[in-house]
Amino acid sequence: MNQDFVIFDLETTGLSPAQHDIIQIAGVRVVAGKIRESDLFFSYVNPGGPIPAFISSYTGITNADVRGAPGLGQVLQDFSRYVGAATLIAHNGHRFDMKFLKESCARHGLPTRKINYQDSIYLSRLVWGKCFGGHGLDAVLARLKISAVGSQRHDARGDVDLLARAVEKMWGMLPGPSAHAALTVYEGVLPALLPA
DNA sequence: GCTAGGCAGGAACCCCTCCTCCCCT
Repeated sequence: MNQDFVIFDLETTGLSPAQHDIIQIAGVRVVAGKIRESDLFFSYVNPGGPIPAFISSYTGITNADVRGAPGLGQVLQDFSRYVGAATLIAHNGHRFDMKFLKESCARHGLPTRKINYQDSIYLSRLVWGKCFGGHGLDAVLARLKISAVGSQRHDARGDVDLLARAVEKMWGMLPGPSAHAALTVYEGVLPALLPA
């Protein structure tokens, strides 16, 4: 596998890209099919408003965590630079994370560039087909016997760590390169790279 | 006190529309 990947996860103030804001981004690079555990991206994002109590309870992310954090434009620019030419992977990214990135860029008037991405939910469907328990991250982790102990679920760093281990295992379960090629590569957006 | 929005995919049916379920925070 020659293509480099960045497996990433967003935490947000809610489910609607049109109404809610990104508050945390984490990513880890995968080169030649191997996770580079030391090559991480992480940042809180200051959403410019209060985090709903439900979200703080769900994610553990508080207003104090994001108060001193950079704004979305800066963080997404840094993330875009980190990603470079890699293909992004997120769990349910086709329906959630990539839509959040696109809508967030649009709402903040950020010029964009095109980026390829895959959705690990489709990887799970490729491996197990229609199966009991579905293809949510918890179900995938349970099937792969990946323990979340030691990783903070619903924190982007923890979720990225778990997802990366899951993706690596699922890749290993595919019968061959043709199966890899069956995974749809979508086109999304990240902020255009500005001169450093 | 606050637990929501909307896609993808299938069904029904003939090519769009409607419906239901999944999954993310």
